Amino acid sequence: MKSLDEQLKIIKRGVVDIVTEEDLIKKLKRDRPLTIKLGIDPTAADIHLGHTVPLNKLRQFQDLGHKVVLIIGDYTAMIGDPSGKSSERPQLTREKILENVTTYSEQAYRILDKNRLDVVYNGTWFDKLSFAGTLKLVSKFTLAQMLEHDTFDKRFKSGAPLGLNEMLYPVMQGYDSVMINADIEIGGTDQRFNVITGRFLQRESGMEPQVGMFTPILPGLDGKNKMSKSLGNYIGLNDKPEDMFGKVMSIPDGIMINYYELLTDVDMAEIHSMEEAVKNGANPRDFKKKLAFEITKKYRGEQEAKYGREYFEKAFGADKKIPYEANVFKWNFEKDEITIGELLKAVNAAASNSDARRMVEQGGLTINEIKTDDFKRVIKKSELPFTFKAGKKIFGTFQK
RNA sequence: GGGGAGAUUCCAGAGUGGCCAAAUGGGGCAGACUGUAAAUCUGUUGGCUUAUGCCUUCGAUGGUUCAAAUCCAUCUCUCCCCA
Repeated sequence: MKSLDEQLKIIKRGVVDIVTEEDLIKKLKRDRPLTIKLGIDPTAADIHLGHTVPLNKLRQFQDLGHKVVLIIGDYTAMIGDPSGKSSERPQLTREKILENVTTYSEQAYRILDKNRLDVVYNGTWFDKLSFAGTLKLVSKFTLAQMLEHDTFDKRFKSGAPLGLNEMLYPVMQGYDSVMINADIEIGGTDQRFNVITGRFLQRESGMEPQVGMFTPILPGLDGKNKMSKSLGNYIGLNDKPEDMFGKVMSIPDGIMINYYELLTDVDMAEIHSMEEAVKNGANPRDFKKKLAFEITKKYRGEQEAKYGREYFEKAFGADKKIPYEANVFKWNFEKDEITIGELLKAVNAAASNSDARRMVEQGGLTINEIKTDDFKRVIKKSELPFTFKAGKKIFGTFQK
């Protein structure tokens, strides 16, 4: 095992808060493998980079010789974590949840070391918890205590709905920690309340409380909101390499360093020197390219990352040569001529004819490199093959 | 159990009988400028092969009216106050 200082240096990278650092050091000093917990809500099947932040942290713990327990919250997912949510969330069926888990784990294993990993469903214990047991558990808490959770407090004060089941969420998550005797729980900063509830419950059960380690919430492509599927500002692990690369390139400069720290293994010293360089006038674009490459490589492999880079440079680089051939579409229409509306809908550039019309009339469409702003134009099958570009990002070629 | 307030387009939020497909802001999309960055500016933002046209939409259903997001009835949901 590495020395305490070495461990701390690795562990603390990208972590914004530790509750408490003294407790952490105390545990590490014992020089035996710790149990690190991460709870997963299998509410969405696909993982995006935002999810990888705590997963990366887990991996670091694994590499240091600690044991990771991934808790699949099949029960908690039936409620849905209310943290940061301004309204109630739809409840998922149990089947849907189990279905999500499969897809989820496939992706999570790209980050975690399967050999040092336990995966447990919290249904394992919640299935057995009787109503009497539940009452006993719940009786440890008061309403005032729950209202310390900012999300609850805000909802309560603003008059938004606040379900009793939602208030049970942190309690359940805390109970998970008791059941697996967690030493450390990893989570985003939005997990603070839930993790601290775990500490409380462990203490109540006569256990040594877990340490909470909080990773920042990763901003999405817009640079403002947290990365999430519902906001559409995410980079998915299953995104095509060219998309992954391109999406990274489109993040605001301001969050680039952030991404480096949280999403790559690039040495902190190097990251800081890049930060310096940018301050002194270097073009952030070049560092962003490296970032895009690192990230794509991590999840898609080196070959794919190279492809993503090439694609990007062709499409948006200095001597722009849009790689129309990279996106090939077949003439799958039942007829020999189609309207522009049909074309744009077929390639997902427009949601409706009206939408398509707007785009065309505003000069967003190019066919065979020629701007086409006549919405009434008809495209004949005999014109194949032809290239098109709709807006900045959607382009391709139609072939027979 | 009693009393009160409210539900509007992706979101926030105006609108209280016709001028309402519905102000304004945000977000989205397109264009200019660029580094697929930021900032800024312009246009656009329910659907329909653009139409001084039609259709769908202001929680749901039914009604009044030449005309309803707006009035009435019932219902559903939410919040507040009292118990």
